[in-house]
Amino acid sequence: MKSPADQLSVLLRGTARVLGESELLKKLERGTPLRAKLGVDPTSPDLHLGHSVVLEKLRQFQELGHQAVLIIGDFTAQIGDPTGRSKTRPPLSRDEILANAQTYTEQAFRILDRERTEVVFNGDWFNKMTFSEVIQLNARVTMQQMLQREDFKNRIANDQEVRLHEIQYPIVQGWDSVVVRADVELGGTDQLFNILVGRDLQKTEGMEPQVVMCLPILEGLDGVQKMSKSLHNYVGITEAPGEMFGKLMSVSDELMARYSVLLLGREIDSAVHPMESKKQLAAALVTRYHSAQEAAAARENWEAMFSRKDLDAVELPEFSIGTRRDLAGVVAEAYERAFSESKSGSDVRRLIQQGSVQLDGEKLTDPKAEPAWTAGQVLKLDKKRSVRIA
RNA sequence: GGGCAGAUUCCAGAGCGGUCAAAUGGGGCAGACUGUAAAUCUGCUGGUUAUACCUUCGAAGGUUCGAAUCCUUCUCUGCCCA
Repeated sequence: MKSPADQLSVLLRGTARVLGESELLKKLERGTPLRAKLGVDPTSPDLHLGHSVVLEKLRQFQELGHQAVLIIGDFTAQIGDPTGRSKTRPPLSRDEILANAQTYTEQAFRILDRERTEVVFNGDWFNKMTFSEVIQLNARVTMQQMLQREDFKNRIANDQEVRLHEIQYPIVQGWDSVVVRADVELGGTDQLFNILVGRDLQKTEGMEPQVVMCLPILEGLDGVQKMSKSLHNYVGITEAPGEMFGKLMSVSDELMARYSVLLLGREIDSAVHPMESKKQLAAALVTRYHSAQEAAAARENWEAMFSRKDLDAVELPEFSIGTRRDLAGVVAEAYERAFSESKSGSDVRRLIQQGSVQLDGEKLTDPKAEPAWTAGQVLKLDKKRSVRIA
């Protein structure tokens, strides 16, 4: 068992902001396992690298012998976290929430230690509250406190709506901390306000307030907005090795440096060529979520495809010509069947006319053409996707 | 409850009777260049059985040869007053 001071330095590593550092040390010195809370909104089922930053930190707590408390916000999801939103979130149905929660926890255990994780649903206590209890809860917080939130302030300044249920969100999340007797709450830096409300509520309940631990927000593949499923800029932790490798390779050099620090905890070596660094980053992450062998294979495949452009050596999805034999039809079906992407006829026409489609290296620009399809030909759909004709 | 403003294609935001599938910017996609990087340049960005047709401008009706644009009602939002 590490000394409290050593534990503290491990736990502080990589955090963006910690409020109550000395309190944390005191808690550690007591020697009893801490209860580290993480609240998750089961609004989308798949976990991605953005979630992994805070989950990895939670695992560090576990490795040091502490207890993780994972709160599934089945109740809060019905409200919708207003954080960072300029618009009200659409609420989710009960069934969607439960299904999401299921996959969410399964995926979270790829990172967390199941044995040291307590999973609770906050609907368990909120659904039992009476209206008068709700009112009393609300009485503990002032309007002014809630309106200090940056996003609410902005919306008000821009004459956009803020609904009352959204103002309840931080209170509800904060109450979770009281219920689970959290010693520390983890979250992204955007959760600072919400976590602080939990701290205040614990104080009003006469509890020792939780320590606030904020982790940096991971940018998505675009390098600008935060990684999120709805923005389609994410790398899911369950994605196939090839997908994961490829997505990471498409990232900008600046973002690569961020990812390396936030996900691997190490700086990029500036003596190494950026592309090589990026390959190493991609391989390290594929190794983390799959295996070293699969990482090596993903790298080899990627190099064959994009560096050597040796498509014969690459594993490509097989595609057998369906009923349509014209180029537009074949391309549309290839997207659909090999990549589960539906493209409209107009989209396909555009792609073809703009020179995106190649057959064995020959550009084809006539959507109506009917090439003599033969097995083994490589049909390139766009820069990143090709299929082999079966 | 009263007064005012507003709801436009992914987003922001023009349009205010025909020349509107709708300016411009952002985003996205594709091409060139490249390291599947950045930057830059170019094109595209509702749909289709595609030199035409169909469905779109909060909803439903109406006026008109013709409506995103005018009228009526409704729904929603913001601001001000109470």
